[in-house]
Amino acid sequence: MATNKKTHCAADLRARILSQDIAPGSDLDEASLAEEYGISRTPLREVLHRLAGGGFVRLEENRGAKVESMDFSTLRVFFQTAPLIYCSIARQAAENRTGAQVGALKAIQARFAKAARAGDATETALLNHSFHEQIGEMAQNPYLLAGLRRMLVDHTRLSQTFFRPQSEEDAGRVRQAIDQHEAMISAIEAQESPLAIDLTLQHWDLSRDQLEKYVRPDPLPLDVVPMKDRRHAV
Amino acid sequence: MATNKKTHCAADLRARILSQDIAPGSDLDEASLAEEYGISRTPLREVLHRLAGGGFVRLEENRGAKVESMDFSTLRVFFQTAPLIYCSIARQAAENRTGAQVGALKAIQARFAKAARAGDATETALLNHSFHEQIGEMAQNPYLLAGLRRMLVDHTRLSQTFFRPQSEEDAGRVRQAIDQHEAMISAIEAQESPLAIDLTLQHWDLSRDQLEKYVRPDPLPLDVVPMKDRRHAV
DNA sequence: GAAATACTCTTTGTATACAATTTGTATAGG
DNA sequence: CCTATACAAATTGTATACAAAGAGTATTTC
Repeated sequence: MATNKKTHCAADLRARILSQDIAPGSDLDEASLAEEYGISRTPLREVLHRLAGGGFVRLEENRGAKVESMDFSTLRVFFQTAPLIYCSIARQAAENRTGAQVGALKAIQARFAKAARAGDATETALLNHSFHEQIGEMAQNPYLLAGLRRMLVDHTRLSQTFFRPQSEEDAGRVRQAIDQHEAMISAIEAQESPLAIDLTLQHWDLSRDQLEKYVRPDPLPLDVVPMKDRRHAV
Repeated sequence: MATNKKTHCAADLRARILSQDIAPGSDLDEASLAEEYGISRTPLREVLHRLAGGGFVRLEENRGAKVESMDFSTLRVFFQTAPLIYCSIARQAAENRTGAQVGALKAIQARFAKAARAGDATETALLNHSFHEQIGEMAQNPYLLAGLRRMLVDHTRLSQTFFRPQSEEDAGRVRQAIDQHEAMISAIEAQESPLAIDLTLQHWDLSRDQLEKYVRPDPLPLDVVPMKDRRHAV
């Protein structure tokens, strides 16, 4: 159906932005995107407006849509605000969740764990996004949810490397994240909000440490060319 | 210009929703609105999508746009979340504000005070909205700002009666709100965040008391017909 | 008389053509 | 050689016509 193509377009663009397949700050050309998704420019523009509403892209008068950028000040505020929003959401999710919502959360977690164990980094990051967005919906707080959604856009984009472990140590951290999700589900299901907050903080600490490594990676080795090869240098 | 008409349309619809000139839950007809604002349906739909992104309206597939409703559960969450968001915003506004932003805030406050003293309730409520949104921008925190914006949509709609005082006592409260704004500006300008938070809480307490009266007004008098007329009743 | 179905009318969704704005480029002048 | 201006190309914004979906109404059938 026509609507199906539009929905697919919106979902796909969202996924491509979250996975940094389309880089922050990129220009989005209406004509080429419309052709790519097999729809005309009119519905494509409506998709772009929807994405703008969700904080994925920024629309500028007469100069099209750009993927929302992540500059240095954004990052600072991100680290500053994340604990407040995540914990407030966790508390209310534990207080207000319905049974059906817990079921949905478990379903997402199952797919998340499977993708993580299969090593599908992109899919894992997107399902991690869904997991936390679902907790956001369980809080039943539209005001905090709006902030959480903005936060998850940046968090998911930043966490790409987290789910693409380069060492056994990294892989261990991914497994730890899976376990923390399980614990969070239990706390929310049992409506133990203090525990849910505590687990959320632990989960954030794990994520934060990895994000900081991504933002401020180990410096390149100073001896670019190994010593033994140096005699060949000019 | 054509763009001007579109901008005016968006701003006017926003104002009409905030002032409850268009009631929560109302259906918005594309054709009639497009004609009313002298634009075609294409740009009007984009305006509706923008308003949807800001939490003003809700779009439903194949059944148009409705003004976001305010049910009972919304209200409960509103009172629960307002202090957290307002105070977090106030703190960061005091920490991060620029000089130009303080100037803009003072300009809004001048117009706000003038409208309030002139008794223009609708204009006062809209400028009160602008005042708090400006503080939100000064916090330079896009995550909290998204939540604040959602909150202000409901707050402004609820506070319509606050700025339409029915007694000298009510008028005094409006004057008190003006003074509190002035104090908040000073605290933010001086970057005294603890004071800004304290003043914000006081301002919220004033607003909350009035809102609660609006939500749960005094019950109608039990003796509907005055005693002396009762002998005429059936 | 009630229920189901088909039909019409209203409203929303999409495509395409056209207008307006911006951006890049070439040329003329200093 | 640099700058400014005019022109050309590309891209975004708008209007209109048409398609599709939903709601309401009338008619038919049991």
